[in-house]
Amino acid sequence: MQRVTIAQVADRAGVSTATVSRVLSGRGPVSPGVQRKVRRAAEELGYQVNSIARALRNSRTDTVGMVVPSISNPFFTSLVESVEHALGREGRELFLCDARSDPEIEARRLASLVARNVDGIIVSPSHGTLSGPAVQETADRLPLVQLDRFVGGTSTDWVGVDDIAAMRLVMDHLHEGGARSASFVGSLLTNSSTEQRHAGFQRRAEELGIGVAPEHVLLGDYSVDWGETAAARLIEAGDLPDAIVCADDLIALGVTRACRRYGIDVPSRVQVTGYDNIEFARLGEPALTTVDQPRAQIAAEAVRLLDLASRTATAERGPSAHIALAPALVVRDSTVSGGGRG
Amino acid sequence: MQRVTIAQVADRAGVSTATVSRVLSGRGPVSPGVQRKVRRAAEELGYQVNSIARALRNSRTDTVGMVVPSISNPFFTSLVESVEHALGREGRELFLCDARSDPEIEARRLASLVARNVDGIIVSPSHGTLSGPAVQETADRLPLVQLDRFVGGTSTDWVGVDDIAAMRLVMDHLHEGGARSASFVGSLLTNSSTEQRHAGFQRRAEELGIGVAPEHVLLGDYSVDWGETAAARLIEAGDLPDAIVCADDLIALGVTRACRRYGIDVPSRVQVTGYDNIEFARLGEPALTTVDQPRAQIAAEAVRLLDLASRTATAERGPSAHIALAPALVVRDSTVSGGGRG
DNA sequence: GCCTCCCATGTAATCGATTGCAGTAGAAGT
DNA sequence: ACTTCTACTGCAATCGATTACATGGGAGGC
Repeated sequence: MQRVTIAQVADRAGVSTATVSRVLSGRGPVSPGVQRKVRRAAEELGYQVNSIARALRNSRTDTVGMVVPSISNPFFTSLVESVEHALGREGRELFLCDARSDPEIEARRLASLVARNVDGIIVSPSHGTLSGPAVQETADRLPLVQLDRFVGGTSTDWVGVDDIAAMRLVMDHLHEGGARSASFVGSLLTNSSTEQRHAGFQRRAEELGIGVAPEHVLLGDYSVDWGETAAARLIEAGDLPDAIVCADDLIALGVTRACRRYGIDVPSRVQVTGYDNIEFARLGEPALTTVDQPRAQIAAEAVRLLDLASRTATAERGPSAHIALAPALVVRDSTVSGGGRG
Repeated sequence: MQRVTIAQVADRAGVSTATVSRVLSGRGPVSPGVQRKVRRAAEELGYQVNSIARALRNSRTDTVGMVVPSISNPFFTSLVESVEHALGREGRELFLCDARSDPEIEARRLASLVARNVDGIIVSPSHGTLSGPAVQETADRLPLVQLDRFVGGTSTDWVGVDDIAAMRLVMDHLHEGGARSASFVGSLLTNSSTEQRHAGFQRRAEELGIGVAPEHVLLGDYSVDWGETAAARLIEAGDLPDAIVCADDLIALGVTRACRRYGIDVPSRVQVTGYDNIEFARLGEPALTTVDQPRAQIAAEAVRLLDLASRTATAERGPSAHIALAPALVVRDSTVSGGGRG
């Protein structure tokens, strides 16, 4: 049950540990005969490198840490999948952490990742301001890229989509579908996603002359339950707007569910939009019109930035990259398309 | 940017590295004055342990590895959440790996976890037979618990629910609701979950006199798409049974979606059941009747078994534990309850 | 036949934290 | 005052892999 070490392989092959290392890592000149002997010995003993020892020596772990607000949110799990895919087959592993939308837990996770010597960190900060110190402190110690969300007061690389542009697409589409008044349902404005989306919503609504009553901006959290609650509130208040714009798909699913419960037809009575295009968005009743984020591309960029940063000393780095990719509108059945009934 | 080491702290505090280590780990007697000096020095330098070095020395990483077939399946992500929770606040971290339902990728992940010296592994094997060698080999090297699914030809601990009992609950409920014929939609019989659930289904159907035509057993994979395809096939064939029993909720969601598309009413024309009770099960139209697995308990047992195994030498261990917890039926709107219309 | 040069291999230092053993000083006992 | 603890503290080995440097031997050149 003892783990096999390089020394045992060396013994068996009748060579030194240095030679074994050279053979197994493919570095350094070793005669073919010795190579064969070493490989045989390693094979027979079932040798596997101890990557802890290797990591200590090389100060590289071939490990990337990722911290997301919640892995039960399908959007984030799909991002995780994309990142894993982007890391490729080069033997790099992903250390996944769930911050439970709590900046304190998040800070602990980040510290733990630093202690574990990950080569880089990809984080989607839970909170728009409270996540700041921990993220910045971590970024000072090793390569870090913020994904999707970002936190104020930090200067790190960031990759995500242009939320403002996305909201322009959404609002234009709703307007075309005849919406003249709208409501916004999001989480509290404590993270950049909701913040940006809300800002984009307000701006374009104004430009298009779509009315937004102050009491029609409802902020809770990213969950189906909150969407349901918020929609019920709107419906029971009696002045349902023409459209309900949601900050993510979970909320939108809750909204359409409430509408179904109250017998409010979507989209003829009220149009509803989501954001993220999670798998379940198309399964809703009706299927959700939503904003699709180019996850694969986002993930690829994030990994690229991380690699870039690893190659450069922390101190030597120039200004941080801020990459906003273009989102796409996915039109389904929860909005009025084409003719525009209104 | 250099990481602060224990030696630097020792220098600054004017003591030896041994003393610093003793202070910081709280082991060994150190005079109060020195303690204060060391703590101050560590604080000022922003010292953080290098857990790689610590792991090498202690051959413990305070890390648990977890391998699941797919993290985009909400059931597995909720299991992951439960395990993370069960690991508690003791500074233990979870190394999460997605096997993409591919035994080969799974084997690579397991090997990588072993190389990374995790203290234990929790795995839900992707394949009922092909996953065997890798799982067994890994279990020979370190503590391993199989979760939910298990693989034949291995002797490791396992925790999950009693699928046979669960299916008994499902079938009894459907029978009470008037079902006299039923269909089973699952994944290929290449993993224990489907296998067991199918077996339980067949057995109880027979006992209750519920008819199951051979062509009404449809096997594909765990996805909404497959559920939709399978249901469409049943509907178009023209002899829809009284009930469709699905091996998981994703499939069931696909089935109800197809029914909606074809104008088949659930549950009056056909009853539908899922399995797992994922969050979206209650959001379906209609909300799904399904089997709830006691995840928190499953996770807690798994962690307990792992801890137990760590305390015992691999060779010294007795027979492996096989813990089947009791599942519960969650009745919602996709089945006929109470009176039993028929 | 002798001297270079280079290829193959070994020796030992290194990464950073932990810990068994040894040594020291001060207190307590007689 | 001398012994005997004991409470601290330091030295150095250790975990396993990597690698700079040292070494040895054979090939080729003169």
